[in-house]
Parts: sequence; C-alpha cells; structure tokens
Amino acid sequence: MVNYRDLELKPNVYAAICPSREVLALVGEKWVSLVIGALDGKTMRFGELRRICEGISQKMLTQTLRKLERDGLVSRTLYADVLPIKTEYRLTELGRSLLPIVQAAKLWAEENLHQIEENRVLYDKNNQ
Amino acid sequence: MVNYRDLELKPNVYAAICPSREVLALVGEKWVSLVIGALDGKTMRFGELRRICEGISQKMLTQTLRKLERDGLVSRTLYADVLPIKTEYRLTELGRSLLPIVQAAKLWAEENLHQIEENRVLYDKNNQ
DNA sequence: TAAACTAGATACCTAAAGGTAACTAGCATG
DNA sequence: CATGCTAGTTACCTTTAGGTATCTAGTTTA
Repeated sequence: MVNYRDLELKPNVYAAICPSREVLALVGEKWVSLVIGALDGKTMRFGELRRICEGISQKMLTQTLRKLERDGLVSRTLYADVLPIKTEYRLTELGRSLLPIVQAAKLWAEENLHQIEENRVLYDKNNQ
Repeated sequence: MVNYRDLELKPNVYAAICPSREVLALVGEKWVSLVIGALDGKTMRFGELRRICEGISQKMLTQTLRKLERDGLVSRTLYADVLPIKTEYRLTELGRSLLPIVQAAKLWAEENLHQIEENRVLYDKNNQ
C-alpha cells in the first residue's frame, strides 16, 4: 500500500492524483454533515441520531458512522455490560475541527436556498 | 411547480423534505469546489479552468459550469464577436459568498489528509 | 406470548454521478 | 493540407451512492 505521504508531495486538491480530493468530497456526502452537526457538543446514541437525521435509514446511518469512525472523526463507545446494549457516538478532536466548516456550509445552504431557487427559475425561463 | 418558500417554513437541513440538503450537497460534488476556488478573484476561460482542474473532462467541466450558472454562482460571458470565440467565467456575488467555505474545506482536506490516512490504517489493522 | 425497544448486518436493486470517445464548427498556424 | 486551438454537444457505458427489505440477537413491557 502506497501512502500519499511517501511521495513527499504537498497535498493539493487540484492535483489529479491527490487523495485530498476524496477528503473534500467527504463533506458533501449525503449524511456526513448532518451527523457531524448533530454531534456538536454532545454524545449521541444510534437511535437519537436516527431520529434527528430525518429520512436516514439504519443502513446509511451505520455506514456513515463507520466511515467517520474509520477516518477518526467520530469515536464509538459500546456499553455491552449495561443492558439494553448501548452505543455512544461523539466527535473526536479531528471531528470537532471540521465543525466550523460543516456549520458554515449548513448555514449557507439554509440562508441562500431561496435565492438559488429563484435563480434557477429565471435561468430556465431564459433558456427555454 | 411548488417552491419551498411557499410553504413558509424555515429551511433546515435536518428536515427530510428540505431542499437545502441539496444545496449542501453541492459543495461536495466532485468538481464544484475546485471550479469555485479557481475562480477566486479572477475571471477564467474554459480552457484555463480545464488545465487547472487536473483530470476534469470537457463534459464534466461544461456540466459543472452550467449548473453553477443556473444556480447563480457563476456568470458566463460569451465573446462571439472576437475570434477565436471566447468565454469568460467569473463568480457572482452569491458565488463569492461561498468562497470562504470552499477554501476552508479545501484547506482542511489538505491539512488533515495525512492524519486521516493514518487513522484508516490503524482502524483497518484493529478490525481485521 | 407477542410487540417493541436496543443496535446492527446483509442481500438486492435502482438511480444518478461520472467517465470515454466521437462529433460539430470556425479560425490559426506551419 | 493537416494539425491544433477555441468551446462545446451527444451517445454510450460503468461505477457507486443510496434505498428497501429482511435477518440476527438480546431485553423490556403489556
């Protein structure tokens, strides 16, 4: 397995082979921003996250959480001794460092949605 | 066509039916951040953008630019009188308002790539 | 005893994102 | 006369993201 670091190149999203592009794409995955935003400042259980992210399926929540755990953005603690079994998810330091970006993107989307919808109507009218 | 505005609801990315989710996903589309970042502070021609975004195909660049134009993030000026024909792309005010987020995400990806790669190796080692 | 909670795994399928390659069309360069 | 630049369009194909539905397994509640 070749690590990008071994090439001793500075990561650059514009470079065709740079894996930082994939990291950039992470933010845009359907449920990633919502899950990270939901974990802002608090630990959450699987079921809580599921209720908050309206429309997410069990499969996608598990998949999203595993991916974030693998990347080190989220940590998972399993309480198997206490029954019923309980898992707690929280942001790691790395995960928290992504919070400002996720929250800014979320806010931008909410604030500019109407303008964008109007732009689309106008564009479609002018281009048949 | 029903506009989300007509429902008089506050946009909220956590709501199942809110189109702001789609706007949030925009940032994560493969070429969107790269194109917007490339247009930071300068107008660019089609060919220049193509050279800067390494690996982008003509089709994807056209598609990405049209989408951004439709949403009102990028404006396109066609100089048909001057030959060879020339098009110029620049950010609109709305497009510029997205710059801080795009740049922050790009920087975060570049800065944290190595850490994430290490986390993955560690995770995979501990989970077979 | 049956339903509903906890937290998943897994198989299957579809829709969409994205890539490749070929085509247009006019002009410039060697 | 051929190659290459400008800026695209279009058809076709593959990959992957995401969704649905069903299964496990144990506990709690009515």
